Amino acid sequence: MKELSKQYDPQKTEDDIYKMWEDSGFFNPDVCIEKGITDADAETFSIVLPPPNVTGTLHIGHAAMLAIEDTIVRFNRMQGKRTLWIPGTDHAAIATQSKVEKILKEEENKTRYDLGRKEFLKRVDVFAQDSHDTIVNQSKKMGSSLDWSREAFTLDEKRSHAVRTAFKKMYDDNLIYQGARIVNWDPIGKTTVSDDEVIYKEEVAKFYYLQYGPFVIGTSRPETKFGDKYVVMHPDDDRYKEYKHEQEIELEWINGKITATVIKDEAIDMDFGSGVMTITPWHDNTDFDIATRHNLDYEQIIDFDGTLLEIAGEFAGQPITDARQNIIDKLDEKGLLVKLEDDYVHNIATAERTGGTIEPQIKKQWWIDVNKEFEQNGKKTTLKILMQSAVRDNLIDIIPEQFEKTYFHWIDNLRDWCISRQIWYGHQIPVWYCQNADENEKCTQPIVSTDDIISCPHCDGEVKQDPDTLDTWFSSGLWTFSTLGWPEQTDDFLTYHSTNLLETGYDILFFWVARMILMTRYILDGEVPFKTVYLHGLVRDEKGRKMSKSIGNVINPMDVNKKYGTDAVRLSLMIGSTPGNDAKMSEKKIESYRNFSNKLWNIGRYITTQDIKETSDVSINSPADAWIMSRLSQTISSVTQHIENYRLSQAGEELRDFTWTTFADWYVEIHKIEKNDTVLIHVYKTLLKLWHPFIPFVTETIWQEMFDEDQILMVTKYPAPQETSMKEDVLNTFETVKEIITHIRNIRATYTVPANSEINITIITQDVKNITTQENLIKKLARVGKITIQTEDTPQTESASAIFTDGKLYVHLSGIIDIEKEKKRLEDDIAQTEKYIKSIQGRLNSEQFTKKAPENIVQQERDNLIQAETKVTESSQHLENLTN
RNA sequence: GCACGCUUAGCUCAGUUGGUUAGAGCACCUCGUUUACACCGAGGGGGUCGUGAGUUCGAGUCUCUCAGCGUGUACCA
Repeated sequence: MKELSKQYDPQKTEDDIYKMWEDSGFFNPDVCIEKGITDADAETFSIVLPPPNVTGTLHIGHAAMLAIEDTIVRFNRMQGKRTLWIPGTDHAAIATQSKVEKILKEEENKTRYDLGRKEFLKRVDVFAQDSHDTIVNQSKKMGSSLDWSREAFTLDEKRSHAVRTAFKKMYDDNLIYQGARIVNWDPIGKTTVSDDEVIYKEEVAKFYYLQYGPFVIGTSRPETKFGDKYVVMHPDDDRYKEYKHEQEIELEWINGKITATVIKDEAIDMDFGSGVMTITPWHDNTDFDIATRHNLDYEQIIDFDGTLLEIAGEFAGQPITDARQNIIDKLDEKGLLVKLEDDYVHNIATAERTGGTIEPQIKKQWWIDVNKEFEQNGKKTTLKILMQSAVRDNLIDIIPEQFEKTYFHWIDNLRDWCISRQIWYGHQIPVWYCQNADENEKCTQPIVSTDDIISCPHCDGEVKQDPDTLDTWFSSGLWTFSTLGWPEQTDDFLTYHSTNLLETGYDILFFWVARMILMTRYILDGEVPFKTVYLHGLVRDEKGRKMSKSIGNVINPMDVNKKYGTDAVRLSLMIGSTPGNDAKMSEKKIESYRNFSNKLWNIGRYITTQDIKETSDVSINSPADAWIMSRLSQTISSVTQHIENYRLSQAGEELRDFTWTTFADWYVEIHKIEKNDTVLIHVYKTLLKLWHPFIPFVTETIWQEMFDEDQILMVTKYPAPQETSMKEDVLNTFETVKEIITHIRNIRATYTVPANSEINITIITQDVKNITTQENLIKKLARVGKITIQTEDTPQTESASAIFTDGKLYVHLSGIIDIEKEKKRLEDDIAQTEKYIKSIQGRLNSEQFTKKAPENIVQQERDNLIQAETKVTESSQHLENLTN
């Protein structure tokens, strides 16, 4: 066995280790089968990487995602499953485009219009490629065992084909339609955004009460009021009984006299303001609905660039912010301003990406109809129903469960999905319009096609493609199967779909997860994209704030990887955080896991300095051996179960506990006396395998440097629990001896005042056979040279001894005990135990308990009682001995 | 407003279907520093599990109330 170097230096080895894995080809399940690592007919485990946006670099949240997924993937691969983890990146249409636009503005003071569509897209491609390369490199640094040979991009050729195929299928089924409706218009990005891309921010604004003929209306947006010629009130509102539905009223308004029409509608809240409002159907959803119900006129007031249109008369061309005050000034002059409140708190809608204030507008867009009935597998259904039933019928489990409720709540309020965007970067909508539509009736229909259309199929005339692009989530929605080659029925697609798991942040449950379910169930005839959704939380700073550049609290994963090692970072992101909950991250936490990697390394170092021969045999010679083997077996089965149920934190914690406090602190110490090399090596090798999914670098490094194995650790078989043949009472003996040792050490460490008294510690054991071994052990571990243990054959020394009689082990200590402190400890201990005894007795005396509680619980309590009583008796005996 | 969470040791959090005297890491205190490891070892203190009630033989765990915090979502002119 080769000796390990003094310290583990992750920076020196990580890149080489990753390269070795990559060169081995084992990230690719086909290679695993070819090389006999995996059986061809093995169960599959497939998962897609949520493709990071090509907008720059990875952040700590990505690092967490990669760590969690890699751990699960490595675990499954080692379990012998045919395991596939597909990498990729997302073109992230609007996010990427606005990033490039920003750079363009800063560096060249140009807009995308200055460059033109073609040239601009070239720039975006260069930027995206650059980001992509960074992201791939960073993913490798994290140790991700992704199958790079299958890498995909949401905007590459294959995915484009999938997108067009999906679009055409939906269009042909009338699930995609074109319609003029209210959209969320972002005047900065000059595009529509979906409901989910709108962020509401609280704002304090002015609220105006205006005289509108005989009514007083309230508004916070006077600039929209020009076109208001309908005044609406609740049909049951007695205050306005005298006014009839569709009654016309002449009144003085901003730019002179107008004729207003009274409308009665139940959407009006009688208690809000004056209970009367005027409506602006072009720029408000509720108003639009009212107008649609009563078949009223619409008129656009605000232009798409955020300035007022001709209808505003003298205010035309002014931006909203200026116009608002000017209009109020004029209304005030005319005596129409009744009252002004300046502490009106409301939410304003802003665009997620650009920060622009959303202006609702009516615009012709492409929509996906979520409520339209269609037939699937002989049953009538809708997209909404497909989304609901996937989770309701347990085709998909969401972890943690509470998000299932959130999911249903979202679907209940779901409206049609606006999928067209007025931006350039993305999948251009696969629809062409014939330029001769006016002349030829046949040519008025849009042409939807999966291939580019060069000329009109009816008249051979010129065609133009719809200039809009698709919402980025349209292509992401196809991700689980577009990455596997769909619409072609490839081997990959047939083998690996549905995928087993989707692991992603809860913040994109609606954006992405829900859309994937919608798309997959529709396109693949009810099939689900994945069987389990695991939602992780956000990674926050140590104070619980979001990490942001402006606060300066960003932890860059690459920096800390370099400083503490990738494994430490991975562990700190996985242990101590549970699905769905945000995790706080700090360098201190990473540091503590760096210490752990070092511990694992040093156990190996101890082994390599011991002149041990490598062997695969395991011989159990002592209770200590049996004990560690049995504890190992317990740990394996528990850890395996935890990982299978995606409780990674729990699994990691138990492994750490076993490694540190059981194996390193006890068994390795014991080995210094007993020298059973076979068990030591077996446990250590097993631990390396158990740890490998979590901390692949340090484990593989140790494996490579220490041992002379044929197989790399990454593809070794995951350990299975093993029954030990040792009897339970032998194991108990060891636990007992362990307790004695702890107790002796405790006394020595805690009590320092010299006294010439003796103390007896009585421990009950059932097995005396291995006492000689334990004698040395206690001696060594107590690290008190003077202590010896006396059995029937060994003589007593002058300062300390232990004696076995009547199945009891008496340990005598002398010379180092503070009697007063020891007395107090015993007294406290007795008092506490007596209290405990009382509570058990109370329970056992109650008939309800003995009758209704299960038998094993009752028996357990009886045992507890006996144990506690024994403890009191013995402690009292010690106390008496001390007092005399 | 509606929905969903969270509240357990000084801090960060575990606690699977209700069942021994509620756990870990960090921090703190004491002692130790020994050829695997000071990126160390041994030990200790510290919690009426947010409040109040209920169900139960038994509640950190289930139900309800209230309070504080957070997230999502809707919105009113």
